[in-house]
Amino acid sequence: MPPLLTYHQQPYIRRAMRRFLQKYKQVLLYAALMVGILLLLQLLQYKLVLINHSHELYILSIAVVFTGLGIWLALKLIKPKTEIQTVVVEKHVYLQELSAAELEAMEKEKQKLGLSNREMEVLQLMAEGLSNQEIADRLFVSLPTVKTHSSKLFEKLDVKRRTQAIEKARQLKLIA
Amino acid sequence: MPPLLTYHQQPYIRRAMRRFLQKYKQVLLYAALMVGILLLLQLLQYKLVLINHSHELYILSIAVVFTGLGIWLALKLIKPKTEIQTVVVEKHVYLQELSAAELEAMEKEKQKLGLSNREMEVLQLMAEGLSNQEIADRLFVSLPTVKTHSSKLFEKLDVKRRTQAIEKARQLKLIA
DNA sequence: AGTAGTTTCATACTTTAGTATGAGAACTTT
DNA sequence: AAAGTTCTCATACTAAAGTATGAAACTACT
Repeated sequence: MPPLLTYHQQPYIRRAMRRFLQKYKQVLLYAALMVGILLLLQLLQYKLVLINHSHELYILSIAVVFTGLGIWLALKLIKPKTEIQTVVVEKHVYLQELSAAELEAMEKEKQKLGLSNREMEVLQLMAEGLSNQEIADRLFVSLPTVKTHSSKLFEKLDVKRRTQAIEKARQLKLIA
Repeated sequence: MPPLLTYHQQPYIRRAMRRFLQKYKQVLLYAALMVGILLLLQLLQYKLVLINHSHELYILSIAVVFTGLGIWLALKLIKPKTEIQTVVVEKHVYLQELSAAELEAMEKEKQKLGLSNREMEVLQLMAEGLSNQEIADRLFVSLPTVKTHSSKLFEKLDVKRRTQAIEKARQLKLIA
Protein backbone atom coordinates (compact mmCIF):
# COMPACT_ATOMS: atom_id res chain seq x y z
CA MET A 1 0.00 0.00 0.00
CA PRO A 2 1.31 3.48 -0.87
CA PRO A 3 1.35 6.25 1.74
CA LEU A 4 -1.81 8.30 1.99
CA LEU A 5 -0.19 11.50 0.91
CA THR A 6 2.68 11.48 -1.53
CA TYR A 7 4.21 14.38 -3.32
CA HIS A 8 2.24 13.68 -6.44
CA GLN A 9 -1.04 13.37 -4.64
CA GLN A 10 -0.99 16.85 -3.10
CA PRO A 11 -2.27 18.61 -6.22
CA TYR A 12 -5.43 16.54 -5.89
CA ILE A 13 -6.14 18.16 -2.55
CA ARG A 14 -5.72 21.60 -4.05
CA ARG A 15 -8.07 20.64 -6.81
CA ALA A 16 -10.63 19.40 -4.31
CA MET A 17 -10.38 22.74 -2.48
CA ARG A 18 -10.83 24.59 -5.73
CA ARG A 19 -13.88 22.48 -6.49
CA PHE A 20 -15.25 23.25 -3.02
CA LEU A 21 -14.74 26.98 -3.52
CA GLN A 22 -16.37 26.76 -6.94
CA LYS A 23 -19.36 24.98 -5.53
CA TYR A 24 -19.99 27.19 -2.53
CA LYS A 25 -18.82 30.42 -4.11
CA GLN A 26 -22.32 31.84 -3.91
CA VAL A 27 -22.74 31.00 -0.24
CA LEU A 28 -19.36 32.40 0.77
CA LEU A 29 -19.98 35.52 -1.25
CA TYR A 30 -23.30 35.93 0.47
CA ALA A 31 -21.76 35.51 3.92
CA ALA A 32 -19.21 38.18 3.12
CA LEU A 33 -21.91 40.49 1.86
CA MET A 34 -23.96 39.93 5.00
CA VAL A 35 -21.05 40.81 7.25
CA GLY A 36 -20.32 43.90 5.15
CA ILE A 37 -23.90 45.13 5.35
CA LEU A 38 -24.05 44.54 9.10
CA LEU A 39 -20.90 46.56 9.58
CA LEU A 40 -22.32 49.31 7.39
CA LEU A 41 -25.50 49.39 9.43
CA GLN A 42 -23.44 49.45 12.65
CA LEU A 43 -21.62 52.47 11.31
CA LEU A 44 -24.82 54.19 10.28
CA GLN A 45 -26.29 53.50 13.69
CA TYR A 46 -23.69 55.64 15.33
CA LYS A 47 -23.21 58.25 12.67
CA LEU A 48 -26.84 59.01 11.83
CA VAL A 49 -29.14 60.65 14.30
CA LEU A 50 -31.44 57.96 15.61
CA ILE A 51 -34.57 59.75 16.72
CA ASN A 52 -36.82 58.23 19.30
CA HIS A 53 -38.85 55.19 18.30
CA SER A 54 -36.81 54.90 15.12
CA HIS A 55 -35.12 51.77 16.44
CA GLU A 56 -38.00 49.70 15.16
CA LEU A 57 -37.52 51.31 11.74
CA TYR A 58 -33.90 50.28 11.84
CA ILE A 59 -34.81 46.68 12.61
CA LEU A 60 -37.40 46.76 9.84
CA SER A 61 -34.88 47.99 7.30
CA ILE A 62 -32.56 45.15 8.28
CA ALA A 63 -35.39 42.67 7.85
CA VAL A 64 -36.29 44.05 4.42
CA VAL A 65 -32.71 44.11 3.19
CA PHE A 66 -31.99 40.57 4.31
CA THR A 67 -35.26 39.29 2.95
CA GLY A 68 -34.28 40.71 -0.41
CA LEU A 69 -30.88 39.09 -0.07
CA GLY A 70 -32.53 35.77 0.76
CA ILE A 71 -34.71 36.00 -2.32
CA TRP A 72 -31.76 36.90 -4.50
CA LEU A 73 -29.73 34.04 -3.08
CA ALA A 74 -32.53 31.54 -3.61
CA LEU A 75 -32.96 32.66 -7.24
CA LYS A 76 -29.25 32.35 -7.84
CA LEU A 77 -29.03 28.90 -6.33
CA ILE A 78 -32.13 27.57 -8.06
CA LYS A 79 -31.17 28.79 -11.50
CA PRO A 80 -29.72 25.50 -12.74
CA LYS A 81 -32.94 23.68 -11.93
CA THR A 82 -34.97 25.74 -14.34
CA GLU A 83 -33.53 23.96 -17.36
CA ILE A 84 -35.96 22.77 -19.93
CA GLN A 85 -35.73 19.12 -20.76
CA THR A 86 -36.54 18.30 -24.34
CA VAL A 87 -37.70 14.77 -24.88
CA VAL A 88 -37.84 13.67 -28.49
CA VAL A 89 -40.36 10.95 -29.06
CA GLU A 90 -40.16 9.19 -32.38
CA LYS A 91 -43.60 8.67 -33.78
CA HIS A 92 -43.75 6.13 -36.55
CA VAL A 93 -46.19 7.08 -39.23
CA TYR A 94 -47.16 4.11 -41.29
CA LEU A 95 -48.32 4.52 -44.83
CA GLN A 96 -49.88 1.09 -45.21
CA GLU A 97 -53.55 1.81 -44.74
CA LEU A 98 -55.24 3.42 -47.68
CA SER A 99 -57.07 6.55 -46.73
CA ALA A 100 -60.03 7.96 -48.60
CA ALA A 101 -57.77 10.75 -49.80
CA GLU A 102 -55.31 8.25 -51.25
CA LEU A 103 -58.06 6.39 -53.08
CA GLU A 104 -59.25 9.67 -54.49
CA ALA A 105 -55.74 10.55 -55.64
CA MET A 106 -55.51 7.13 -57.32
CA GLU A 107 -58.74 7.73 -59.22
CA LYS A 108 -57.59 11.18 -60.23
CA GLU A 109 -54.29 9.86 -61.58
CA LYS A 110 -56.14 7.11 -63.43
CA GLN A 111 -58.36 9.71 -65.11
CA LYS A 112 -55.38 11.85 -66.01
CA LEU A 113 -53.63 8.96 -67.75
CA GLY A 114 -56.85 7.78 -69.39
CA LEU A 115 -56.63 4.27 -67.99
CA SER A 116 -59.67 2.02 -68.37
CA ASN A 117 -61.02 -0.14 -65.55
CA ARG A 118 -59.80 -3.33 -67.18
CA GLU A 119 -56.32 -1.89 -67.61
CA MET A 120 -56.27 -0.99 -63.94
CA GLU A 121 -57.25 -4.54 -63.02
CA VAL A 122 -54.49 -5.97 -65.19
CA LEU A 123 -52.02 -3.53 -63.67
CA GLN A 124 -53.05 -4.54 -60.18
CA LEU A 125 -52.62 -8.25 -60.90
CA MET A 126 -49.30 -7.59 -62.64
CA ALA A 127 -48.03 -5.89 -59.52
CA GLU A 128 -49.02 -8.96 -57.53
CA GLY A 129 -46.61 -10.96 -59.65
CA LEU A 130 -49.03 -12.84 -61.88
CA SER A 131 -48.11 -13.89 -65.42
CA ASN A 132 -50.26 -12.88 -68.37
CA GLN A 133 -51.75 -16.38 -68.50
CA GLU A 134 -52.63 -16.25 -64.80
CA ILE A 135 -54.19 -12.84 -65.23
CA ALA A 136 -56.23 -14.16 -68.16
CA ASP A 137 -57.47 -17.06 -66.03
CA ARG A 138 -58.30 -14.75 -63.16
CA LEU A 139 -60.29 -12.35 -65.35
CA PHE A 140 -61.86 -15.12 -67.50
CA VAL A 141 -60.44 -13.73 -70.71
CA SER A 142 -57.97 -15.03 -73.25
CA LEU A 143 -54.22 -14.53 -73.20
CA PRO A 144 -54.20 -12.19 -76.22
CA THR A 145 -56.72 -9.99 -74.45
CA VAL A 146 -54.44 -9.57 -71.49
CA LYS A 147 -51.57 -8.84 -73.82
CA THR A 148 -53.58 -6.17 -75.56
CA HIS A 149 -54.48 -4.57 -72.24
CA SER A 150 -50.93 -4.63 -71.02
CA SER A 151 -49.62 -3.21 -74.28
CA LYS A 152 -52.00 -0.29 -74.11
CA LEU A 153 -51.18 0.13 -70.47
CA PHE A 154 -47.46 0.41 -71.21
CA GLU A 155 -48.16 2.94 -73.91
CA LYS A 156 -50.24 5.10 -71.58
CA LEU A 157 -47.71 4.84 -68.78
CA ASP A 158 -44.89 5.47 -71.25
CA VAL A 159 -42.93 2.38 -70.23
CA LYS A 160 -41.59 -0.67 -72.02
CA ARG A 161 -41.89 -3.51 -69.51
CA ARG A 162 -44.28 -4.71 -66.85
CA THR A 163 -41.68 -4.20 -64.13
CA GLN A 164 -41.31 -0.57 -65.17
CA ALA A 165 -45.07 -0.22 -65.20
CA ILE A 166 -45.26 -1.55 -61.64
CA GLU A 167 -42.55 0.82 -60.44
CA LYS A 168 -44.10 3.82 -62.17
CA ALA A 169 -47.59 2.96 -60.94
CA ARG A 170 -46.18 2.76 -57.43
CA GLN A 171 -44.57 6.15 -57.72
CA LEU A 172 -47.75 7.66 -59.13
CA LYS A 173 -49.67 6.06 -56.24
CA LEU A 174 -51.81 4.24 -58.78
CA ILE A 175 -51.41 1.06 -56.76
CA ALA A 176 -50.77 0.49 -53.06
CA MET B 1 -71.66 56.64 -22.63
CA PRO B 2 -72.79 54.62 -19.61
CA PRO B 3 -71.85 55.74 -16.09
CA LEU B 4 -68.55 54.40 -14.84
CA LEU B 5 -70.07 52.42 -12.04
CA THR B 6 -73.47 50.84 -12.39
CA TYR B 7 -75.14 48.37 -10.11
CA HIS B 8 -74.33 45.45 -12.35
CA GLN B 9 -70.71 46.42 -12.73
CA GLN B 10 -69.86 46.29 -9.04
CA PRO B 11 -69.40 42.51 -8.90
CA TYR B 12 -66.58 42.87 -11.41
CA ILE B 13 -64.69 45.08 -8.99
CA ARG B 14 -65.12 42.51 -6.23
CA ARG B 15 -63.86 39.82 -8.58
CA ALA B 16 -60.85 41.96 -9.47
CA MET B 17 -60.11 42.38 -5.78
CA ARG B 18 -60.43 38.64 -5.24
CA ARG B 19 -58.07 38.04 -8.14
CA PHE B 20 -55.65 40.54 -6.62
CA LEU B 21 -55.80 38.80 -3.24
CA GLN B 22 -55.33 35.43 -4.91
CA LYS B 23 -52.31 36.65 -6.81
CA TYR B 24 -50.55 38.38 -3.94
CA LYS B 25 -51.67 36.03 -1.19
CA GLN B 26 -48.11 34.86 -0.63
CA VAL B 27 -46.73 38.38 -0.38
CA LEU B 28 -49.44 39.58 2.00
CA LEU B 29 -49.02 36.49 4.11
CA TYR B 30 -45.32 37.13 4.24
CA ALA B 31 -45.84 40.75 5.23
CA ALA B 32 -48.10 39.66 8.07
CA LEU B 33 -45.54 37.07 9.18
CA MET B 34 -42.81 39.69 9.11
CA VAL B 35 -44.79 42.07 11.27
CA GLY B 36 -45.58 39.24 13.66
CA ILE B 37 -41.96 38.23 14.02
CA LEU B 38 -40.86 41.81 14.52
CA LEU B 39 -43.40 42.24 17.29
CA LEU B 40 -42.22 38.99 18.86
CA LEU B 41 -38.65 40.20 18.76
CA GLN B 42 -39.74 43.51 20.23
CA LEU B 43 -41.35 41.62 23.07
CA LEU B 44 -38.29 39.45 23.59
CA GLN B 45 -36.14 42.52 23.57
CA TYR B 46 -37.87 43.80 26.67
CA LYS B 47 -38.56 40.55 28.43
CA LEU B 48 -35.19 38.84 27.96
CA VAL B 49 -32.10 40.17 29.61
CA LEU B 50 -30.02 41.79 26.93
CA ILE B 51 -26.49 41.60 28.15
CA ASN B 52 -23.93 44.14 27.04
CA HIS B 53 -22.70 43.94 23.46
CA SER B 54 -25.41 41.45 22.67
CA HIS B 55 -27.19 44.01 20.53
CA GLU B 56 -25.08 43.02 17.54
CA LEU B 57 -26.08 39.43 18.16
CA TYR B 58 -29.70 40.50 18.14
CA ILE B 59 -29.31 42.27 14.79
CA LEU B 60 -27.50 39.24 13.41
CA SER B 61 -30.28 36.92 14.43
CA ILE B 62 -32.79 39.16 12.69
CA ALA B 63 -30.68 39.12 9.56
CA VAL B 64 -30.40 35.32 9.62
CA VAL B 65 -34.11 34.81 10.27
CA PHE B 66 -35.17 37.15 7.49
CA THR B 67 -32.68 35.73 5.08
CA GLY B 68 -34.22 32.34 5.71
CA LEU B 69 -37.64 33.84 5.21
CA GLY B 70 -36.51 35.41 1.96
CA ILE B 71 -35.23 32.09 0.69
CA TRP B 72 -38.42 30.34 1.74
CA LEU B 73 -40.51 33.00 0.06
CA ALA B 74 -38.53 32.82 -3.15
CA LEU B 75 -38.85 29.03 -3.23
CA LYS B 76 -42.60 29.24 -2.64
CA LEU B 77 -43.21 31.87 -5.26
CA ILE B 78 -40.94 30.39 -7.88
CA LYS B 79 -42.06 26.81 -7.38
CA PRO B 80 -44.06 26.59 -10.59
CA LYS B 81 -41.12 27.98 -12.52
CA THR B 82 -38.55 25.67 -10.98
CA GLU B 83 -40.26 22.57 -12.23
CA ILE B 84 -38.38 20.91 -15.01
CA GLN B 85 -40.35 21.69 -18.08
CA THR B 86 -40.62 18.65 -20.29
CA VAL B 87 -41.16 19.57 -23.88
CA VAL B 88 -42.24 16.57 -25.88
CA VAL B 89 -41.35 16.94 -29.49
CA GLU B 90 -43.02 14.43 -31.73
CA LYS B 91 -40.65 13.41 -34.47
CA HIS B 92 -42.51 11.87 -37.34
CA VAL B 93 -40.54 9.05 -38.87
CA TYR B 94 -41.85 8.25 -42.28
CA LEU B 95 -41.24 4.80 -43.60
CA GLN B 96 -40.08 6.17 -46.89
CA GLU B 97 -36.81 7.17 -45.36
CA LEU B 98 -34.82 4.12 -44.44
CA SER B 99 -34.02 4.05 -40.77
CA ALA B 100 -31.08 2.20 -39.29
CA ALA B 101 -33.49 -0.37 -37.86
CA GLU B 102 -35.03 -1.01 -41.26
CA LEU B 103 -31.65 -1.46 -42.86
CA GLU B 104 -30.79 -3.89 -40.12
CA ALA B 105 -34.01 -5.85 -40.69
CA MET B 106 -33.22 -5.96 -44.40
CA GLU B 107 -29.77 -7.34 -43.71
CA LYS B 108 -31.23 -9.91 -41.34
CA GLU B 109 -33.77 -11.10 -43.91
CA LYS B 110 -31.06 -11.25 -46.52
CA GLN B 111 -28.96 -13.46 -44.24
CA LYS B 112 -31.93 -15.68 -43.48
CA LEU B 113 -32.58 -16.31 -47.16
CA GLY B 114 -28.89 -16.72 -47.92
CA LEU B 115 -28.83 -14.01 -50.57
CA SER B 116 -25.46 -12.83 -51.83
CA ASN B 117 -24.58 -9.18 -52.33
CA ARG B 118 -24.72 -9.51 -56.11
CA GLU B 119 -28.13 -11.11 -55.96
CA MET B 120 -29.37 -8.24 -53.82
CA GLU B 121 -28.05 -5.74 -56.35
CA VAL B 122 -29.79 -7.55 -59.18
CA LEU B 123 -32.99 -7.67 -57.14
CA GLN B 124 -32.81 -3.95 -56.47
CA LEU B 125 -32.34 -3.08 -60.13
CA MET B 126 -35.10 -5.51 -61.12
CA ALA B 127 -37.49 -3.68 -58.82
CA GLU B 128 -36.54 -0.42 -60.51
CA GLY B 129 -37.88 -1.87 -63.74
CA LEU B 130 -34.62 -2.60 -65.55
CA SER B 131 -34.32 -5.44 -68.05
CA ASN B 132 -31.67 -8.11 -67.68
CA GLN B 133 -29.58 -6.46 -70.39
CA GLU B 134 -29.80 -3.09 -68.65
CA ILE B 135 -28.83 -4.67 -65.36
CA ALA B 136 -25.87 -6.33 -67.08
CA ASP B 137 -24.75 -2.98 -68.49
CA ARG B 138 -25.19 -1.29 -65.15
CA LEU B 139 -23.14 -3.90 -63.29
CA PHE B 140 -20.56 -4.31 -66.09
CA VAL B 141 -21.23 -8.02 -66.46
CA SER B 142 -22.64 -10.16 -69.27
CA LEU B 143 -26.27 -10.99 -69.84
CA PRO B 144 -25.86 -14.68 -68.91
CA THR B 145 -24.38 -13.62 -65.59
CA VAL B 146 -27.44 -11.57 -64.74
CA LYS B 147 -29.64 -14.48 -65.77
CA THR B 148 -27.73 -16.82 -63.50
CA HIS B 149 -28.08 -14.40 -60.60
CA SER B 150 -31.77 -13.92 -61.19
CA SER B 151 -32.37 -17.64 -61.51
CA LYS B 152 -30.68 -18.33 -58.18
CA LEU B 153 -32.55 -15.41 -56.70
CA PHE B 154 -35.91 -16.84 -57.76
CA GLU B 155 -34.95 -20.20 -56.32
CA LYS B 156 -34.03 -18.67 -52.96
CA LEU B 157 -37.14 -16.52 -52.86
CA ASP B 158 -39.23 -19.48 -54.01
CA VAL B 159 -40.81 -17.61 -56.90
CA LYS B 160 -41.04 -18.14 -60.64
CA ARG B 161 -40.96 -14.65 -62.11
CA ARG B 162 -39.22 -11.35 -61.52
CA THR B 163 -42.50 -9.63 -60.80
CA GLN B 164 -43.22 -12.18 -58.07
CA ALA B 165 -39.71 -11.67 -56.73
CA ILE B 166 -40.29 -7.93 -56.51
CA GLU B 167 -43.60 -8.35 -54.72
CA LYS B 168 -42.20 -10.88 -52.28
CA ALA B 169 -39.10 -8.80 -51.61
CA ARG B 170 -41.34 -5.84 -50.88
CA GLN B 171 -43.38 -7.84 -48.41
CA LEU B 172 -40.23 -9.15 -46.75
CA LYS B 173 -38.92 -5.56 -46.58
CA LEU B 174 -35.89 -6.69 -48.53
CA ILE B 175 -36.24 -3.61 -50.70
CA ALA B 176 -37.68 -0.18 -50.02
C1' DA C 1 -2.86 -25.84 -49.50
C1' DG C 2 -7.44 -27.09 -49.68
C1' DT C 3 -12.29 -26.20 -49.14
C1' DA C 4 -16.50 -23.59 -49.60
C1' DG C 5 -18.92 -19.87 -51.43
C1' DT C 6 -19.32 -16.23 -54.72
C1' DT C 7 -18.95 -14.31 -59.08
C1' DT C 8 -18.37 -14.71 -63.63
C1' DC C 9 -19.26 -16.49 -68.34
C1' DA C 10 -20.96 -19.55 -72.10
C1' DT C 11 -24.18 -22.35 -74.85
C1' DA C 12 -28.49 -24.26 -75.88
C1' DC C 13 -33.04 -24.38 -75.01
C1' DT C 14 -38.01 -23.34 -73.48
C1' DT C 15 -41.21 -20.16 -71.93
C1' DT C 16 -43.13 -15.82 -71.36
C1' DA C 17 -43.51 -11.00 -72.56
C1' DG C 18 -44.44 -7.63 -75.68
C1' DT C 19 -45.68 -5.57 -80.57
C1' DA C 20 -48.38 -4.95 -84.70
C1' DT C 21 -52.49 -5.30 -86.93
C1' DG C 22 -57.09 -6.21 -87.57
C1' DA C 23 -61.68 -6.97 -86.25
C1' DG C 24 -66.08 -8.17 -83.89
C1' DA C 25 -69.13 -7.33 -79.71
C1' DA C 26 -70.88 -4.58 -75.96
C1' DC C 27 -71.68 -0.26 -74.04
C1' DT C 28 -72.41 4.74 -73.62
C1' DT C 29 -73.14 9.27 -75.50
C1' DT C 30 -74.85 12.47 -78.85
C1' DA D 1 -79.18 5.45 -85.32
C1' DA D 2 -74.34 6.92 -85.50
C1' DA D 3 -70.12 7.71 -83.20
C1' DG D 4 -66.94 6.79 -79.79
C1' DT D 5 -65.07 3.94 -76.26
C1' DT D 6 -64.08 -0.20 -74.11
C1' DC D 7 -63.51 -4.94 -74.13
C1' DT D 8 -62.67 -8.84 -76.47
C1' DC D 9 -60.11 -12.13 -79.49
C1' DA D 10 -56.93 -13.79 -83.13
C1' DT D 11 -52.58 -14.33 -85.76
C1' DA D 12 -47.86 -13.67 -86.50
C1' DC D 13 -43.84 -12.01 -85.11
C1' DT D 14 -39.82 -10.23 -82.19
C1' DA D 15 -37.75 -9.57 -77.81
C1' DA D 16 -36.93 -10.71 -73.38
C1' DA D 17 -37.14 -13.80 -69.54
C1' DG D 18 -36.05 -17.90 -67.48
C1' DT D 19 -33.82 -22.89 -67.12
C1' DA D 20 -30.15 -26.28 -67.30
C1' DT D 21 -25.57 -27.43 -67.30
C1' DG D 22 -20.84 -26.80 -67.00
C1' DA D 23 -16.79 -24.38 -65.92
C1' DA D 24 -13.16 -20.85 -64.82
C1' DA D 25 -11.62 -17.29 -61.60
C1' DC D 26 -11.70 -15.08 -57.36
C1' DT D 27 -12.27 -14.66 -52.21
C1' DA D 28 -12.10 -16.05 -47.62
C1' DC D 29 -11.30 -19.10 -44.13
C1' DT D 30 -9.01 -22.96 -41.87
